[in-house]
Amino acid sequence: MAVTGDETDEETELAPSHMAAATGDMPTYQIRAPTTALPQGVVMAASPGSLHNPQQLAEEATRKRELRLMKNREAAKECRRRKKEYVKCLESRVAVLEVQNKKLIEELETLKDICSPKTD
DNA sequence: CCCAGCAATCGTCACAAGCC
DNA sequence: GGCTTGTGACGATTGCTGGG
Repeated sequence: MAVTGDETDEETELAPSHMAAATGDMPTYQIRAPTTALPQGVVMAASPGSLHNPQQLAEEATRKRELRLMKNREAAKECRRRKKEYVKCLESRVAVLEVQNKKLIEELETLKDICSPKTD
């Protein structure tokens, strides 16, 4: 298996584009980076017009496939990184809301105590 | 020490959606 | 319409852990 160990973190409020359809309340987390730079080792092919024999066509097909696999590999990594970030955001939001909820419940109990008629 | 079970991570494929 | 990109699904791999 190929070994890659480069994971980086960022702090952004993110929501998946089509996952959000389920809840409908989160902003999209799609932040498309401009894809101008090719990964290292990627060599641009000759223009299609310059391909003659089947050998060249096969090589071109292979090169295209490898390029696609490499891009998809990177896209998958990025996708997972964003999803992880999104889940982190949701979890911290849950934590905040739980604290908030607890405080409101306590406040409600206090108010109930104040407002309830004395029975003795 | 070995092994099974588990979670995390990865690469790939298939497909939908958007762009030109 | 073909191409590109994002992402869910799937299988493979790896590292960890508890039990025998």
